[in-house]
Amino acid sequence: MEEHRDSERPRSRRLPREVRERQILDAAVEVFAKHGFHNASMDEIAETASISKPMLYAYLGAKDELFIACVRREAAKLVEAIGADIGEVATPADQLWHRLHMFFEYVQVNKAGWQLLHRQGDVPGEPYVQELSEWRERATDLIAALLAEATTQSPQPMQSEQTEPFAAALVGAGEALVEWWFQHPDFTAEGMAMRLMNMLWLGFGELVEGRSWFPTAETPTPS
Amino acid sequence: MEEHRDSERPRSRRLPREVRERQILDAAVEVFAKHGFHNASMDEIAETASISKPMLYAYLGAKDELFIACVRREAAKLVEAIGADIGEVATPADQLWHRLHMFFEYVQVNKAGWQLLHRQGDVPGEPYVQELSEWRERATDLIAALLAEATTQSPQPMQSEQTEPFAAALVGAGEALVEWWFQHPDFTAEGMAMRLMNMLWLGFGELVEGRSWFPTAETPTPS
Amino acid sequence: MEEHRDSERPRSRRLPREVRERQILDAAVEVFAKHGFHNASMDEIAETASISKPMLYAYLGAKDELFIACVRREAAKLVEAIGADIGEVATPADQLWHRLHMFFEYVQVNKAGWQLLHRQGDVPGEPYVQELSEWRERATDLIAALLAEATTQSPQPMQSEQTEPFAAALVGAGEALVEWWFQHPDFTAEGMAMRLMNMLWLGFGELVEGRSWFPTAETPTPS
Amino acid sequence: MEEHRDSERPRSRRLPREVRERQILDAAVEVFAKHGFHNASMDEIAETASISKPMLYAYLGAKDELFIACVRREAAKLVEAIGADIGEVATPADQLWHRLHMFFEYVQVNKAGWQLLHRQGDVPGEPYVQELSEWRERATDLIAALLAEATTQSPQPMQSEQTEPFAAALVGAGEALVEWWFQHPDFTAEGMAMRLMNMLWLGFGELVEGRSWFPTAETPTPS
DNA sequence: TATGAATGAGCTTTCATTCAT
DNA sequence: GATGAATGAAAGCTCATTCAT
Repeated sequence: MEEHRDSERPRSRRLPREVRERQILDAAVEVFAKHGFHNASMDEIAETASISKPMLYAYLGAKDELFIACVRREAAKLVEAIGADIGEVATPADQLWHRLHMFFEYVQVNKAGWQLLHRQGDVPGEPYVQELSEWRERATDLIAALLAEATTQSPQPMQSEQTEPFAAALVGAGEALVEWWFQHPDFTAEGMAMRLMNMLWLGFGELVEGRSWFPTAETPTPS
Repeated sequence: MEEHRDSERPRSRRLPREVRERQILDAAVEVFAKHGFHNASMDEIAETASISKPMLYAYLGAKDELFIACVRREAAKLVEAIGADIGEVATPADQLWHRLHMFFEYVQVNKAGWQLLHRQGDVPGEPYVQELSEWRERATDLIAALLAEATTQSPQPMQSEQTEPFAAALVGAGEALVEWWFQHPDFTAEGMAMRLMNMLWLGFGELVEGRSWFPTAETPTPS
Repeated sequence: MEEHRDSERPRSRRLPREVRERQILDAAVEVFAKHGFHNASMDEIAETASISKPMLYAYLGAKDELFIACVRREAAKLVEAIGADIGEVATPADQLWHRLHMFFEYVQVNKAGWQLLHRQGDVPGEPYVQELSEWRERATDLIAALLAEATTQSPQPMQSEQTEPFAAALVGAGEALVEWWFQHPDFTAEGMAMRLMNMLWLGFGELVEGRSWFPTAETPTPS
Repeated sequence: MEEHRDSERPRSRRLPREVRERQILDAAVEVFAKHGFHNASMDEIAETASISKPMLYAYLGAKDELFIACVRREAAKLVEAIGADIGEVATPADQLWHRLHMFFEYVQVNKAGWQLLHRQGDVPGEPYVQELSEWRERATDLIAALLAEATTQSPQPMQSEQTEPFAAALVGAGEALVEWWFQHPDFTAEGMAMRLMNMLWLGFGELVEGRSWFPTAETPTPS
């Protein structure tokens, strides 16, 4: 309640290292997400974290490293969210559906983190590109594996050379769809996942015919 | 450092405004594409354009404006490429196929321009955000219209609220696929377009069954 | 006359590169000599040079490089001063005497430059140590060569292993004597050189006896 | 980083003040000698002393004061070493010889302390300048007195105005010779002292003739 | 007493931008 | 029209120093 008045902000001094670190990361994620890597200033991050700049540097290093730490944390969250163990699930399609659903739910809850991961420029030379491309890669692999599994029973099982670009495209589609979602926030995470699943599984050819895809079971809540 | 080469840099003075402007834009696109908006320096652009900085500013204004001019030009090229008149085409699917094909061909020929459009950070506050989102919007609209048209004959015609997110996702998928392409450059533009068309039209459900989509006619070359 | 009033200092803008560079070096030498490398601030140097900091960096690079440039220039002056061609001189002793004389005269005229070279801390790790040790080395070599020449006629000619430490010690003695001189400025350069030459050539054993060394000819003025 | 070793760093708490102070000074001398006043950080000193920074400040004050304390201690050691009572010695020359010998032995044993005294930048404005110049002054006085004594029997006894600069030069020569010694560590302290004594007492004029100076007695070990 | 945690203040460096010629 | 030369303004980073426990 008093935190808002700058003059008397107690700044809760003397926090244990771990707490401060999380506090700083939270602030950094927020600021980086809002302004992007380049326009974010260490000053603003320090201020947002209610900490002085020397502490900022002492805890998480220079701007590059701080940003990378943010990406790493948020990427871990994301990958964990979509890769969570969901137990026995009937079909690969259902697997995929669940994971898409979990993805959109993750985004809904972790908006800042998502923007951090999604909205940075992707230019070689940036110190963080490596780290940024890694989460996409991991997400892609995860999906590619699912797709591969889905075709094992098929007459013509797909090789990774086929599933990989498909997975990459799906990731791209998901990212784009999230952006669209942000501008049409009335939809639920489930609705968005359904949309994407339909495109993906049925294809437009079938959608045109009025068919739709439906899950065969309820989405389990990841423990 | 370069003082020695002064003699061989004619700098072709006194060019007509139009030529100079194109010269500058070419250089700017190249540099912006290579380093991204933030890491690109006006110095490097001026040098690449073989022009002095004051001229750079005189012709195309400040960094923001210059970047926007670049985006505008490249976006126009792109939209023109995928929106080109392709005459009478049998089906909406073929229409889409043609346009995808033209898209990948555009990217192949216009790599720098494409990277300029695709690789910038997408953070509110950046002066160019508006301009950047516009080309995506135009591409999306174009595709959404196609999709809508494809369903007019269907029992349940789609409204824009349905086609639009689909189109947005498709654009995202296309962008991601291009990135994948850059890392697997052995494929042809046609091959990539085919890939995307298959995902899009058949969906994974059918692909799994071993079915594929094929165009019903040759791709016309846009004049 | 008006230079003193900061407000209306014209700052003589638009100087050709060469002039500016000298202007900057002059200022830098002055400031570095006054405060030492570490306590000198780029701000003060810029201000002393009547130039903005960006120009300072554009012309002579970062602080390290600037300092090294100063050292290099002043060291060159010094070495040139004591190594100048002095034509045919009767004996090695006279040679040495002339050079000592020229050394003290150099210091007198180039006080700031001398302090720059002499007063910096000599700690490994400093970026400039290399450069600083070089001038001492060159001076030492020059003197060692002289000493060696002086003994060629002697029954036991000296090897560099003997002349070198002697020369090093002489350089150290000279430096220390200059410091003493600064605190007793009434003496002339010639007087100081005479002092040093006496110590060096006669040694204390003879001085005690009341003997003195005298040059056999006038000091020529180096062209 | 070091958190893991906490168990094995006893830090011997609750030491008597005197012991702690010596512990700190030892560390400080080491660090200051290695990096110089400016590049030495209080952090490193505290760490080297196995003490926390607040304690560091509590015991020996701010960086300036700490450095001065170091200089004072090491200067005292040095002056004591070269000024030690050596009983009845035949001649002033022998006196000097003994003291030079003791000086080089001191340096050999006290390398860090010596570097602390010798290698700092000598710029007015540094807080420690006063203290640094003092030891030189004391050493100079000590030597000047010796020289004066040596000439009391001479036909023309020297006044301090003559011996003082000579002594200053000798100190400078000694310092320079020590640096040379560090780069040629094969020589003994006695050998170095001999070298310097020869230069000093005989002078180059006589050395050229192949003469050398020798002590008339063994160096006594200062108690 | 002893310290982990904290900061004010300052430094170097680098842009985008514009005079003055 | 064209440019070498110039700068305001701000960013990242680090240090000596001190609370609060």
